[in-house]
This record gives sequence, C-alpha cells and structure tokens, in this order.
Amino acid sequence: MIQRQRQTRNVKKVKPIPRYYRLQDIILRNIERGSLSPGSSIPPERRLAESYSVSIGTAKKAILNLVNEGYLYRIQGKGTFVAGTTLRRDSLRYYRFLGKFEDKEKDLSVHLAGIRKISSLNTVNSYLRIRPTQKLFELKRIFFSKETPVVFVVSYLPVILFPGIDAIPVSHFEQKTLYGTIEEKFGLPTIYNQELIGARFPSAEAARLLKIGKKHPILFIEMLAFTYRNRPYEYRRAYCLTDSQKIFRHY
Amino acid sequence: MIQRQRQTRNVKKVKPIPRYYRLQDIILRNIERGSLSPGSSIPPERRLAESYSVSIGTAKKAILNLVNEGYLYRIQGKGTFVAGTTLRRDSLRYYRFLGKFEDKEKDLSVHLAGIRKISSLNTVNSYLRIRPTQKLFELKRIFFSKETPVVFVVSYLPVILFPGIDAIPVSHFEQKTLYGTIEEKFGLPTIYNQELIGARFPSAEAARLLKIGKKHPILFIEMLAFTYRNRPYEYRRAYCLTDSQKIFRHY
DNA sequence: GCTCATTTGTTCGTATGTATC
DNA sequence: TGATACATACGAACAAATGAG
Repeated sequence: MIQRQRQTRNVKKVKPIPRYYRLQDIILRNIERGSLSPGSSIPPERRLAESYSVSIGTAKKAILNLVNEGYLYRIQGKGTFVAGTTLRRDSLRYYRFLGKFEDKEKDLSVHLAGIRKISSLNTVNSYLRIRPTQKLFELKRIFFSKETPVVFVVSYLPVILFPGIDAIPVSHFEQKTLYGTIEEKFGLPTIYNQELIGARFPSAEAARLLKIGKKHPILFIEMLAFTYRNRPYEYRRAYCLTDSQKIFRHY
Repeated sequence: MIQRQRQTRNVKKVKPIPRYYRLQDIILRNIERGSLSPGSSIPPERRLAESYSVSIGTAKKAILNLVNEGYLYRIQGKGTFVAGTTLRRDSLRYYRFLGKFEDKEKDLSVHLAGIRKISSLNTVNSYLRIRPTQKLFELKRIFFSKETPVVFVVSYLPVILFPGIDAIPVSHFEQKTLYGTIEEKFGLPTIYNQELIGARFPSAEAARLLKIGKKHPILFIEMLAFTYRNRPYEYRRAYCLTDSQKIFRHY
C-alpha cells in the first residue's frame, strides 16, 4: 500500500491526499476490520458518493482501485462485493502437479493424518510472530496421486486465531483447501505467501509416509501464509516426491 | 487478454466493444509490433483523444488500463512511456537466495561457462515451438555465493531469434541478467514464465561444476520464458544446491 | 415473457491542480 | 515563467445487466 506523506508545519508544499484515496482507505479498513466480510455487498456508488460528499466519479474511482487490487468485485446490475481468497488469486491452487510442460495437471486427493494441539515451538512461534508460550495446532496431511502418496504436509496455526479448528469434521479438510476452510470458518483471507524451496533427504516420518528410502531426494518447501496487515497465520512444511511429477508454477 | 465476441449474423444481442478497449488494443498492438519500444513515449492523452475521436476521459481510461497491466508507465508532467521487463514485474529477479525467512538475500555472482551454437534437440525444440531442424544456442552459467558454486544453469535459445548473441562480450552476461540482455539487445520483453520444480540427483556435469557427490540431492528447475503472444523464447535447466541457502518466493 | 427499479458500465465534457522542463 | 502533460474532481446522460413483481 502506498504511504502518503503527512502534513507538517515547516513544509510549504505537501501533496494533498486525494479524496478517492481517502474513501478507498475507509472501505479497505472496513474490510480488514471484518465489518465487511467476503461475499457481502458494499453500498452502491451513488450512496457512497452522497455519504462521503464526493462525486460519483470519485466514488467510482475509489471502488475501481480496490477492484484492481483484488479486494472487491462488481457485478453489473447487482452490486459491489467483498472478494475472498479464491477470487483474489487465480494461482492459489497450490501444488499443481505435472509430469512435463504441456501435460495435464494431475489430480490429488487429500488425507487428513491428524490434527492436535501442541505446545509452542521456538522457530515456528517466531515465524508466526506470536509469544514463545502461545500454543499451536499441528495439522498433518498427505496428498495422493491415484493410490501413491506424493506430498506430506505439516501445518502450524496459532491456537488463539483458530479456536475449535480441531472440532471440524475430518471430511471437511479432505474436500476443501485449507485456505478455503480458514476463510470460511474464521473469516481470514489469504493475501500472500512466502516460500523457501530446497532439495534434501526426507525426515524419518516423511520417508515412512511417502514410502521411500532415507536416501531418496525430495523437495522440501517451507511456507508462510499471510493475511491482512502482513500478519502471518500459518507456517507449513511440505515434503514432495517429484519423481513422476513436478511442481508447476506460472508467473 | 480478454477475448470479445465477434458480430455474427443470426445473433440478436452482441456485447459491443467499448471504445476505450479498442484504443487500448491499438496501443498494445503497436507495442507488441515493436513500433513502440521500451522507454519511448506515446502521444499525450489529448492527441490520442483527437486522433481516435474519443473524449479525453476515454483515452485516459485506455491508457490507465495498460498502466495497470504493466505495459505503460506515466510520469506527471512528462508523459506516458512504454514499460520494459523490469518495470512490469517486480518479482522477476529470479533465484533469490535465503537461508531462512527473515534472512537477508544472498548476493550471487555469475560466471559464463560457455555459449555455442548446437544442432537441434528434440524436446527443447518442441518446447520452444520451433521446427525440429532449427538450430539452438546453448548458454551455460554458474552462479556463485561468495566463492562456492551454488547454481548451474543451461539455457537454450533459438538461433533464429538471437543472431549474434554469441558475439556479445562475456563480461556483458556477467553483469546483467539474461532477461535484461535479451530485452536490450533484441527488444524481446519477458511477459511470463513457466517452471517445473523437482528434487533429484545431479547430472555428471552438474555434480562436477557444483563440486558435490553424485548422491547429493539438488533442486532441479526447468523453465520456459515467454514473450508477447505466448511465444516461448528460452528453455532453461537449473541445478541448485540448497544446503545452506534456499530459493525464496513471494506470491 | 414483460416491465420496472436498482446498480454498474461507458462516454462525454469541463475545470482546476500539480509536476516537468 | 510559460508551455505541456498528467492527476484530480465534478457531473450528466445513456446503455446494459439483474432481480423482483
């Protein structure tokens, strides 16, 4: 987000903050605060223009900017709505697997191998920017291509942010993405991710679950998922078997 | 790019193509054709509006859309300019290396290990969508972190698209990115990339150059770089050592 | 299937402010 | 300072999509 300079006493010329930008900011803050949640509609242009004493053109510009940034979407004749995760990023279907360029994507099925509350972990708590004593949820999943396990993922989530996530039926996790669940159940949209990617040998647990030897090279991906205000909410470790299929990315 | 439906005889209602969209398309085609090259300016709003008989607001909208899509950039008081690769994508600094999240990025230096003309390679020619008989340039580079080699990259480029690339001084490749060189010398901007990522053991050559054993897991990345009109122009294989640093990505 | 109110989409034009050279 | 070009702001008019009656 662009930071505008603030008025100060000894400066003669300061770029004034445009009116469309102020309105934009007001709407955005409402979204982030949760007053407006994904799928709900915001007031029409005309009413916004009235409410904030700007012209329709200016209100439209504010809205259109937020549409461009992915926070809103509009349907002609219907209204303007708050966008959710899936609408903001078309490439958020993680772990697309292909054998070669031009191959078709391989379908994966998910098996939830367990979810439990654990005590804190130093590095994880630090990544998630929570106090070292805060408890965590540990969520283990295995992804299968046909019958063979190809990915083993361990996710860590702060208990404080996701109360009762361990009470959600297992089948739910096996039918939706974790992003979808988190957005749907807790109203936290995913804004962006960071990843560290490397190759290594599997951990003992990963080797057992992926049914490979200890000296089999695997892809190791660490990920941090962020929501509004650059706040991390999930840290994840993925162990990927990339013998007959590889991870595909498009930039 | 959005495809609009075309007028046909037996259809009653066809969505008309907006005027701003037509103008946008005209400008875009000029950029893609090379009539407008990166850094050069396009006519001011007023003149565009006049030339194409639209209002200033409509011309502005066309331009602003292209700015949003990254094809143009504007400087108040100065003009509107054609953007180049580096301006379009802030994340195109490939291979950012970090040890952990929150670490600083590690600097890499490049050594050009060789560039030569070779005969065709079946799979490569097919990926680059050129005839099986077309010759290729093969470009080998090694990236060093301090004194230790960490990445070995082999690039393949169609000879037809890059005549004389093997005559460019070696130092040039060691000071600029391949993207920069290709854009600067041949006017081909990079629009997007596709990657396949996996873990494996190194090839004999990779093991030798990276000074590792044959049973050392490495990251293997295949990449296709595309320019306008979804035309691939480079196929690349990268072998990355990810022991003390990993590849960082931000989405 | 039609009409109507609502809402967004497109287009126009004008005026004024601000940055660049 | 002035000429040029982009940025902001206003508002009007009509088109097109939606959903309800």
